[in-house]
Amino acid sequence: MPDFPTDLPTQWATELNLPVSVPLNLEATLFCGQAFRWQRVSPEEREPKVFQAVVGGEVLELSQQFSSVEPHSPASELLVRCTAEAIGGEPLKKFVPHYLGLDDDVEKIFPPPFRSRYPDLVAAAMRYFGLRLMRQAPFETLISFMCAQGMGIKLIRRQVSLLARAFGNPLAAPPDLTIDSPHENSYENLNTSLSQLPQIQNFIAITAYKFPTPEQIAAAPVSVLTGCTNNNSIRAKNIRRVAEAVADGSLNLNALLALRCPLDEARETLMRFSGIGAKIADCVCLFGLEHRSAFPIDTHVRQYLDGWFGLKTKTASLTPAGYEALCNEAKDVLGSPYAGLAGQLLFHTWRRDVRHLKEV
DNA sequence: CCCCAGGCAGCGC
DNA sequence: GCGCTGCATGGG
Repeated sequence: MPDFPTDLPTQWATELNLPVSVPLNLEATLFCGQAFRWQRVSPEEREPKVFQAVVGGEVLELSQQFSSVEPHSPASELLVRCTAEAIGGEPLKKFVPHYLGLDDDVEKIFPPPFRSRYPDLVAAAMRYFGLRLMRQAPFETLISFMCAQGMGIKLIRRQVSLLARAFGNPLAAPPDLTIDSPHENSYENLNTSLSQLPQIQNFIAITAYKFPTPEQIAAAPVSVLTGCTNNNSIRAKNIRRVAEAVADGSLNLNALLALRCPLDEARETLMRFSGIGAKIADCVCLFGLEHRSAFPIDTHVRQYLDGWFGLKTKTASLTPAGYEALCNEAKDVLGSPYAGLAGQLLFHTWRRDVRHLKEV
């Protein structure tokens, strides 16, 4: 078991207690596969659990203190620490609840007809009640899910860490932890760092580097980028092309936010790029662009749609038309105003309690 | 050795 | 529109 430092980064600019009056399952929210840079930094079994990530270019730390013994009691308190006082111009008191998606009404995830039809399933999913849809940085979400095709979540996390390490700006490092070559993004050290990654990825790669800007990835040599993308050069080239488009303004992610743009238009825009299909576009829309009705279908979702609801597809492989059809059928069965959140909750339940996948 | 992982594009039919 | 294949690698 790794030796966890007690207080990782530098000085905190802000520490605050944030009362939370709605259900929140912080651990499930951070580790249900929608975010890849969050890390638990407290020792195993220690309560409260402490989590860190680089968010908005700053280190954000969250831990949840419950005000009652009930594990999912609506009343809880978040201990928030950050290396800045605000993120994206917003004070943390406003930013954190918005970032964690606490404004969604989780009581409405499963409407009464669904509850009465699938009582056992709903009961099982309630174990993760309070799982939320986060509002993550669009570009980071986009690149992260482009790394996701045919990979396990563990491998996705590694790719995202490598990208940050190779191309992102380093944050101020804690004095007792030495990072090899934190001063510059030294490409020539990447191969050695690959072998050291099992050791360093526990925290350094997660909390010591900002996620690269579009400009940084657009300027990256494809060969080095390939080293970060599981040695898949096609994926590296696709990622570079997308980063170039964001950097030169031809792809404006902010214009695709749910407030400004319907879901169909956002996913069509994303799917014009090589390397982005329906599933990845839906993930970006759901986790990075606030499209609450997006419903990504991956191999796990396909499995539970079949196993729990009997929704099968005629074809072995999920064709574009088959994807859209299955998507609509799933939304019909759920009948939920929060289809995306319902899907994510079921995704997590399937992986944890049916497939028994512990690793995130 | 096998198969599977938060898939997608390019091809032949 | 459908189905097969390449892409890469770690883990069960």
